Amino acid sequence: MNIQVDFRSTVPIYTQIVEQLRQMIEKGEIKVGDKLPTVREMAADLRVNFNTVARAYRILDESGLISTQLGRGTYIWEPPTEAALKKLHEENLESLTRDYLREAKNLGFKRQDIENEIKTQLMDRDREEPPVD
Amino acid sequence: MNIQVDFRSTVPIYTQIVEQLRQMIEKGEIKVGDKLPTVREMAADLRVNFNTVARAYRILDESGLISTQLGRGTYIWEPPTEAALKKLHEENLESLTRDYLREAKNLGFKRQDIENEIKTQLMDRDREEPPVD
DNA sequence: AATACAATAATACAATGGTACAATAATACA
DNA sequence: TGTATTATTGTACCATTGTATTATTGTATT
Repeated sequence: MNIQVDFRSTVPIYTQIVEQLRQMIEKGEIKVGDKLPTVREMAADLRVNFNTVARAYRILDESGLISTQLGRGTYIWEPPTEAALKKLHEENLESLTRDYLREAKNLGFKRQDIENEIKTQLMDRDREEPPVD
Repeated sequence: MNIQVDFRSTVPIYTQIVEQLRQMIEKGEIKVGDKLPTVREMAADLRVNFNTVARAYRILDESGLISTQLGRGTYIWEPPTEAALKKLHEENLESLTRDYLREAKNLGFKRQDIENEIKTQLMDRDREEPPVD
């Protein structure tokens, strides 16, 4: 279940778990029917309280990606529909971006700083990989 | 945790705490993995506000000596290596952005996707904290 | 005296942990 | 097979922890 948490990050642990599971699902590393570790198992693995894992599971449950069942465990739910996959994909970018902005803000950078840096680096990237159009 | 503060000193209390903790770490009186008192515990000890202790902890955190973790506590961390210190200092907007863009690209997102998402989230943030102009 | 600024305090808040609990599964035994 | 018992699982609630924001205090400068 190779999940890594960074205790020093400003990104909450439960968010780190959610994001990594989302990506694993999108990449197909975990499939429909698979059983996830119990909240206590994963918590022991990551050295966190099991409530923290439970919170991550609940968030994924609420978005319909997994199914947590009292007394039974947690499972990957139905094969994500095309629409669900698309949404999952979008959510991955959303949370990645949110984390990025969070860190940047934490370092004291302002909106304009960020916009400029993004523009600059995206231009650099275009040299290697020009826009398709 | 024998820390002494001199309220009459012109040296700010948070600085006194930082300096004494630095020395204790250097002398090996507290070791990697050790848990420091909570900000409230030490504050009660020293008869100061816990924000003052929190400020000291934050400074030590930023210099890589300890790790303060919301909801978990504060721990002595690995003495930062040369490389770690370098990374700590280069943890600027440029490298943060580079990491972010690499991840996004790795997840299959295109330039335009990223620009849009950044714009969207920065706009969301503006509702709370409007641009200065 | 007035003002500005840094240090400290007060308060509200979000993340994580601790504990008790209810639902389900697993096991033992008749 | 059926049922009682125990273990395991996620849930709910609240305490604890550090963080963020704002107000207050003290001190220096003019």
